[in-house]
Order: sequence, then C-alpha cells, then structure tokens
Amino acid sequence: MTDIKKDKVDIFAVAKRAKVSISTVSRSFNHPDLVNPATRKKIDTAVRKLGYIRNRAAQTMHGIRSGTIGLVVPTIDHAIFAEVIQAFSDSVDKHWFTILIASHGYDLEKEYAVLRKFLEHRVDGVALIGEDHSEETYDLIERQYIHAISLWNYNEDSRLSCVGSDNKLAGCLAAQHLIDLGHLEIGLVFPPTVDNDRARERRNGAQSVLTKGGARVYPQWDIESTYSIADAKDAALRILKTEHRPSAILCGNDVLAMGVLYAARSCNLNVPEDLSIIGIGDFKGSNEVEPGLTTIRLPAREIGRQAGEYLSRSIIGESVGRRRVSCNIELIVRGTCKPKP
Amino acid sequence: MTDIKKDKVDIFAVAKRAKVSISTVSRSFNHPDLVNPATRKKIDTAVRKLGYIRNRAAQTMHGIRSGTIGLVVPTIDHAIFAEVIQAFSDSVDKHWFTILIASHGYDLEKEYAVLRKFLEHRVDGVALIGEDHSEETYDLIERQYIHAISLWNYNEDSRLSCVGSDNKLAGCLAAQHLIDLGHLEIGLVFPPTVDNDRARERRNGAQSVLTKGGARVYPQWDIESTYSIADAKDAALRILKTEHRPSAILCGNDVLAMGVLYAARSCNLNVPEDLSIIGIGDFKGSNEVEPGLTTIRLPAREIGRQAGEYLSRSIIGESVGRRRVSCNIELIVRGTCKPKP
DNA sequence: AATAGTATTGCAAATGTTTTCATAAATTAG
DNA sequence: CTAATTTATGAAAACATTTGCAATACTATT
Repeated sequence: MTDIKKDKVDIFAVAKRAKVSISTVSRSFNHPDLVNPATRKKIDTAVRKLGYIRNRAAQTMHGIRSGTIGLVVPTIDHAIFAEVIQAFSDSVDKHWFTILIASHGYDLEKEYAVLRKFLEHRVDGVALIGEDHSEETYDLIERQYIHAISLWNYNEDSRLSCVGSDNKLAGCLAAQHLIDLGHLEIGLVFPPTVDNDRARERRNGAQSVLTKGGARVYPQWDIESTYSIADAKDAALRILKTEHRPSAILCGNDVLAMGVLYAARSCNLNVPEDLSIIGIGDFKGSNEVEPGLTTIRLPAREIGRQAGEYLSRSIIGESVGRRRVSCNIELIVRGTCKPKP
Repeated sequence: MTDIKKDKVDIFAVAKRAKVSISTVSRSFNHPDLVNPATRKKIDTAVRKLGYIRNRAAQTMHGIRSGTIGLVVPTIDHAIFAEVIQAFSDSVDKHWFTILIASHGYDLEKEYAVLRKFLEHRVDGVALIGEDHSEETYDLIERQYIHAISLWNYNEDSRLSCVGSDNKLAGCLAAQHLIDLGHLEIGLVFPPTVDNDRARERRNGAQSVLTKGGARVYPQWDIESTYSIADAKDAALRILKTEHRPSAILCGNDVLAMGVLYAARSCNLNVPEDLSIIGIGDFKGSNEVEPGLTTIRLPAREIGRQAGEYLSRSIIGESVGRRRVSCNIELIVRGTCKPKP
C-alpha cells in the first residue's frame, strides 16, 4: 500500500539472520536432507521472523520451471467453460502449478497475442480450447517447443495433443435421437460456427444425419444464436411463431436449449407434447429443469481433469509425446423429447 | 515437445544477429526513442527471424513489475463468479496485466496457501472475494505491502479496499418485498454461511426484516443448500412437502431460486399463484425463465470491471490508498412473486 | 577549425536465486 | 591415533535482463 517498501527481505537477509551463507539457505529449501537439522531450524526461524517469501522469478531464470500453465479460453463467463476450467485448475493444482488465464472472445488474433504474453511469462505449458487456431499460433507453439494441449475436441488428426470428445458424433447422436422418434421437421439453433470447430462439427454431424434420415430443415427454422439464454429464447420465438413450426428443435448446446425451452413455455406450448427439444452438453441444471432436458452429455469435468493431469505430467517429464484422448459421450434421455405421433 | 531445446534465443542471440550490444537491444524494447531508428529496425528483424520472446522473469528480478495479478475465488465453476472473473479479467487486460487464478473451495486455509503461492510469483496485486479471510491472510497482505482488493462485498469498515454491494441490504430488500406483498409464512433456502460473509449478511438482513415485519419462519422451512440447482431443488422439495407450506420462499441467490422454481413445478404448484419465490443476484437466465424470476440485482460485471480498473491503476501508481466502492443494487420485479391473497 | 552540445552506443554492475566445486569438520575404520 | 570417508557449509559462477555511467560520433555554433 504505502510506497515505503520495507528493507527487502531476500535470501541474503535470511542468511544473515540465521548466520549462515545463502547457499545453505537455498539448499535448506531445495535439498533439506543435505543440511543439518539444527541449521535448518535456525533458517526456518529466520524465514518466519522475516516473513520471507521465495522469489520464483529468480528461480525461473535458472531454467527451473516457472510452475505456471497458461490457459486460453474463448470466454470464462460461460457455464461449460467454467466447469472445464475448474476441473483443469484442480487437476494442475495437485502438481502445484499455477494457472495464468485469459479469454479471447472468439478472436483468434487475440488468442495469439495472449499466447505470446504467456510465453513472455515463461509458462511451462499451455492449454487451448478446440482446434481452430491461427497458423501463427500453431507456429509459435511448435517453434517454442512448449508443451501444449487442446481441450474439448477429440480429433485423431489433431495437430496438438488433445483431450476431448467427438463433437461431430454429439451432433449425430442428437439428430439420430430425433429421427428415431419419428421427427422429420426439425429446427436448429446453433451458435456461430466461424472459428469454432466444436460448434461446426456438431452442426455438420447433425445435418448429415438429418439429411440421411430424410428430415427437412427449412431455412427459417435454422437460426444462429450467440451463447446466451436470452438470445436463444429470441431465436426460438422466431421459429415458433412461423405459421408452420417444426415438431422438434435441435440445439448446439444446453444453454441454447434452455432458451428454447423457455420460449416454448412463453408461447404456451407444452414440451414435449407440442415440441421436442434436445440439447448438447448436459450442463448443470439440465437435469433439474422441468421437464428434464434430453441432451448429449459431454464430460466437461472429465475432460478438464484429464487434460490437466496429462499436461502436468508431460511438463514434469513423466510422459512424453503427443497423445489424443477421447472422452465418451452419451445420449441422456429425459423429458423434453417424445415420439412424433 | 521434443526435449532437444534449440540453442536458446535470448537477448544475446538477438544482439549478435543485429550486430549491436545487448544494452541496445534492451533499450530498443524499453526506451525505443533512445535508439536510432535504423538500429531499431535491425534489431526488429533479428527478433523476428529468431522468434525471440522476452523473458519477464528476468525483468521481474529487476524490481520491475511482474505484470500479473492474482485472483482468488471460492470457486470458478459458478455462474456469478464466472461473470465477475470475466469482467475483472477484461478490465485488467486493458492494462496488459495477466491473471493468475485459483479457487479455494470455501476453505480459508487453502486461500492462504494460494495467496502465498501467488506471492512467490511476485504478483503485483491480489483480488479476493468477500471479507471472510483468515487472520494469517490479512497479515500476509499487510506485511508484504501488496496491493489488494476485496470484491463482491461493500462494507464501510472493510480492512482492504473493496468494490462490491451491500449484501445485507440485498437480503433486506428481498424480505421487504415479500412482506410488502403480505407474505407472513416464509421459507428460506440459503447456502452455508460459515466463512461466507456474503451469504451471512444476506441472511441476517433478510431475517431482521422478516422478524420486524412479523413473519414466521418455522425451522423446517429454513434449509441450507450448497450452491447447486440440484441441491436447492431437493431442499425445496422438503419444504414444499411439509403438510403446511410457506406462501413464499426467499433464496440466498438465483441459482438456488431456480432450483426452488423447478421444485415447485415438479410438485405441480403454480408460481406465483401457489408459491412466491424471490432470489438474489439476477444471473443470466433469471430474466428468461418462465415466469421471470423476481430478484435483487447485484451488478456483477460492474463490480468486476471497477475492481479490475481500480487495482490496475493503483498498481501502476495512478491512484493510492484505500478505497471503498459501493455498487448499487435494486429489486427487479418479474413474475415469481404475487401478493398473498 | 575549435567548442559545445546532443544523439547513440557499449561496458559493467545489479537483480535473487541455484548449483558446482572446494573446503572444513566430524565420523568411522584400521 | 592416523587415514579415509562422510557430512555440512561457503564461494563464486550462472541465469536473462535493465540501467547508470562513460565513451564515442555526429551536429551546430561561433
């Protein structure tokens, strides 16, 4: 607060107070077994008295790991990323890493800038979401030989190590469920797919199954919505107010599905009697809403956990090389879909 | 990835390639006006060719700011914190700070540990949530003369600078609204209040108003629920299934309120005809749910933004001393409350 | 043409650690 | 009791920068 910085307390101060050399102090931290228990105690007291805190910047300069991992996400303020971030954080925390976090708001230039910033801080590894990144970004990662991992998407040809699920399959499963129930007139509410491979793949998967299944998606039933309940509700209202409305709506994720559900209710449509709704994600609350949301579960926590674990280990040196982990997804049947009569 | 680190590219490498001294290279970054444009260009090319990235650790060692801010939250995976974090992040990002983030899961010992870890990384400032912290934590902050701020709660006696809202008032407003509508039999669903000043204050505020207003809260209507829709739904079901149920339920936050709303629906109770519900927070989706949730709006984004701005500025030196900012809250009347007949 | 500035650059010290190597002290073996 | 180990410690170099100071080169002034 005040600018009068107390006489700085560094390793010298500790050494002086404990009446030993700085080497001994340093050793006492890093190789305690090499120093006499008595001296160690003296040092400990000095540290405590002075309130000494080690300076990781100085350690980092020694080629010692910085103990940080950079996490770049499109946005933090977002149910599903929040969950992944939490799991990832808990997981790397076990290895005593600290997370640098930043969001890019779906702007890949910004993502590149953030990555550079992280590299200036000498992060030991970075985690990105998905596979849509600028060529510059991929380049940078490769040229800097930094441990990197892509979360959320599984792809057998991924350029980076990845831990995630098959989003295309998610789209397929959702569509197939509707087809299986006999729906042929289907609305789509998806987020923008530019620079967002997750959304794009889901959409592609869904559409291919729908086409194959003989379903029709009229253009006025195919609406883009940003990742927000409010937006999705609006979008859905537009679909539901067309004189001929679809019998089911497939949503790019559960937040959008929730918006659609509310829209239906505000139109006095009964779900699932008058309209079936299926989402993707299985977020918190999807199970509790009435009726429970039928959706495709993506194991967000599992992805975060595994990614954190893998990245930590590969930094520490316990594992090497690229790895691609596919996390299972499954259809969760609840109450928002029923067979077309 | 591979362990064959390329011959390291540091400031020496750049200097060599540009045929100047390292001082000049350094200066070219930090005081470009002091170096000849022609030389600057040479250096620039060298930097680009080599893919040189500055080492902030080395700079930090010089007493130069680390350019990082530590943010400690109870949990990331949480609608409302996600929103604050995003706003805070955007705000400090403008000043080119990087965020170190960690969660403590409502464990104040863990919070202290995280804070220490951050200090090892020589963060330029820290932001904590609320005012319940261990004495050790407060001590550490004071002894280290580190810029610190508490988010989320406003309190005129706060030990740290703070940016937030008056949570007690929030509780009062919610309770008053129910009283004004004539409700006298009221259920409460609140999160655990230990080590959580926000929840505690809201609860105290609410209870004092309820008591003053002559309302009754039977113990079996006063239920604790963790921050989860699922839990809140369960809790509410317990209340709603008592043979004599309250006419209104006041919730510690909107997530819990959402759970209560779903619980009511699953009991075939109409909201607000059979049961009034009020929340606190005004999260995303509170407006869109049907019926729209009546709640007390806390300006999460505003708090995050202002906190980030203030902390950044005070690190940079543009403002000094403690400051306490109170962000306005307001009752948002929507569809989940109606007068007691 | 000599003088005084000014612009540009390099040298070297400083930053807070870790670690290698050397040395001193203590212990064990013979 | 001496030699050989083992244990404990310190001195100094290394890490990648920044910056104060000094030196050099250039420009303008007289």
